[in-house]
Amino acid sequence: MPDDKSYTCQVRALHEDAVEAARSSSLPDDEVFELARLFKVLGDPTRTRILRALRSGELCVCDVSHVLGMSISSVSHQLRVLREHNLVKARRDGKIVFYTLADPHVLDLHETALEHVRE
Amino acid sequence: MPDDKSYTCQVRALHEDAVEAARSSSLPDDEVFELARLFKVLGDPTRTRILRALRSGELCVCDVSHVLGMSISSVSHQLRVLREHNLVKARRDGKIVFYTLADPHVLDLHETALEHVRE
DNA sequence: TGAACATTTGAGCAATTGTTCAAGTGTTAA
DNA sequence: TTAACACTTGAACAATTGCTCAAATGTTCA
Repeated sequence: MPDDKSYTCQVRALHEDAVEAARSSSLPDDEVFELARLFKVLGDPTRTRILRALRSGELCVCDVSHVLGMSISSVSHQLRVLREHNLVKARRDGKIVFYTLADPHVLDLHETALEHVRE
Repeated sequence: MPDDKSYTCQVRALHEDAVEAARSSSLPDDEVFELARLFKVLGDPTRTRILRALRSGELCVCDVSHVLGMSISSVSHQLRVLREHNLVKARRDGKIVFYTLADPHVLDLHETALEHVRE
């Protein structure tokens, strides 16, 4: 953040009160990052479809790959992302690994977002 | 999607019923993409902070740049992204462009997500 | 008209992302 | 032990992202 003239506006066109109001009601940095991080994970069509698929119950990696029509490998990669962000849980039964939603509550975000998307 | 052996699971380890259930309850493609697109826009810390800042009322680009401590240019770039996705509205008053939330309802997503983030 | 200034825009760049391919792991059963 | 197979992982790659810098717009006012 350079501090020269080009960086920001020059005169009193800046609205001190509004800036102060915005500043004082802002979220802590770590919450901003967590928030953005969660939305970022949700912001991919493949991961969206995986979460939707898991709504109806647990599926193995192979099942998910069939539902999505995508390779086992790419599904597994995305399941890992979802797992690392605690959106899904894995359970192994023999050779097969079953995935479930870690917290179905997260899909409330889908509902609210769908309302917005559908106008 | 190659159809050879390596692509997918081989035998009946696949759970037909579960796959069918997941398939039949899945969202239309366009809704999946709209959903992911919305979350993707929300999934950046800078944009998150801009939306939070606008909660307290309209701000000009320069105000936002001060609140965030970022360059006018990068703020303007991000405001454009938010504008293109109809999350904020711009109104020009002389030299100054004021931004507001296009639909404060979208911030319901922040509330729900914050609950999840805060455990 | 020309200077000042808030904002936008485009090019350029490093960093991140999502996929594929190939190799690796872990489990079962012959 | 070995083969089969569900799944994971790492490297490689193109595509996308968010920033900076510099130049361009649009508006006001002398």
